[in-house]
Amino acid sequence: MTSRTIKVLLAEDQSMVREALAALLGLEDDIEVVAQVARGDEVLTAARDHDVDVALLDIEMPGATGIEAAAQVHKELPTIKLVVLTTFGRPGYLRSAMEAGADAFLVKDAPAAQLAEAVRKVLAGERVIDPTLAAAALADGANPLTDREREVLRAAADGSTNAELAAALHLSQGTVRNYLSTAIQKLAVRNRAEAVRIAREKGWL
Amino acid sequence: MTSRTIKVLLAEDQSMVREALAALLGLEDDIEVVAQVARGDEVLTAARDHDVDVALLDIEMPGATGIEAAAQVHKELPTIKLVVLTTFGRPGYLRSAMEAGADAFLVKDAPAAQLAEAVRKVLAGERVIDPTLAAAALADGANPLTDREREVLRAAADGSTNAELAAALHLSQGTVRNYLSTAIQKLAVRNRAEAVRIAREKGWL
DNA sequence: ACTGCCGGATGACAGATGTCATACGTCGAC
DNA sequence: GTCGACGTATGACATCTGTCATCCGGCAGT
Repeated sequence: MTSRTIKVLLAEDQSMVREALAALLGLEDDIEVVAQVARGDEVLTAARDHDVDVALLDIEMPGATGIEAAAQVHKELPTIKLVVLTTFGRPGYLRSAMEAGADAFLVKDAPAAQLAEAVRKVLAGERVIDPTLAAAALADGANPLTDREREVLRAAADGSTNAELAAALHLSQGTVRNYLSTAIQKLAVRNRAEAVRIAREKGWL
Repeated sequence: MTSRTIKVLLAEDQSMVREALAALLGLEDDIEVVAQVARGDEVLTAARDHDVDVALLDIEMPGATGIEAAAQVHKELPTIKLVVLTTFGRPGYLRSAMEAGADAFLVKDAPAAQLAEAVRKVLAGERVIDPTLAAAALADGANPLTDREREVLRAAADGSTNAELAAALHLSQGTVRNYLSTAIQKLAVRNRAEAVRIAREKGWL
């Protein structure tokens, strides 16, 4: 397997970016993009159908996030190496990606050369992560929110009122307020809007 | 000028995406990327220094938005054709881009082939806009918010409290609430969080 | 000169939100 | 088998937010 080309699956929802990344990887002699998908929930089947060495997964995708897709592939096809790619350098994303079995974590504002580099490195068994981001992830610690707090906060993110949240989540209004209150305190902020913002920034939402 | 290659300036903050787009355009025989910048406020000088035919501008950039950059270039170097590229198909963005003198407006989830197409078309004097988005822009009408309302809403977007907004904008708390109240009514929503969300979606923020 | 809109402000009021104490059942850890 | 964490709920309370009426000065249009 020394001289075979590396077969890459590319998952990214924005066509223009996806095809541009494919063009970029296509410039490398030892890399071949054998499949492209635009949705997280198409990654697993594409991976099964195409004898893939490395899957390159964007996080923000419809259907399923790249992290969810990574977890699926890691479970079913553990020999496939996983590179997670994202616009947002959120510490919590890095943590979840690693827990999902990712071998590399790249942010899109890193130099393009790192992409092909990462593909080669993960195939050689190395792990590739941004040291700055790794430090931030460790400094932040784990997500302090419970499942329910996170759900409520996520639902509250669009500006829904307590009554709407209660109805949507089958909870009492008081309970909704309790969850939001504890989330607000855990994140050390003053209202739900700030809580949403901070949780998003950290990648905890 | 029939057979000369088209000289393109590429402005996009995410290195990986920028270089990938450059690779994509580089595959076209008649197109050459002669300059790349990562900030909106570097577009004008780069355009002056490089004898550019077409500038390809992402909207979301540090320093200045692609729309602001487009306006600057349109004013100083009106012969340069302007293609505005964005992740978000927000009707208000299209409107502002057109007002800034843009010749084409593309969203990043359009097929990659449209990029080179658009470059050629604008150079031929055509305008390129997504018809769906154009319809949405016309249906939405113009931004109904006044300058002040927009400023206050933008400042409120991070979850700041009325007191903080008042201090930051040198207004009384009551005035802040009045502006937010009128914004909320104009956008036909129920609270500031929804107002922020809707204004963002429309590209009015 | 008048009208209307904008920026700015006040005060009063109703309703939404955030806090706190308290309670109960379930479940996993020790 | 007890303890702690979690999910869920209630009631009371203080504060924040959103609405409304009303006011003022400036400035653009007619």
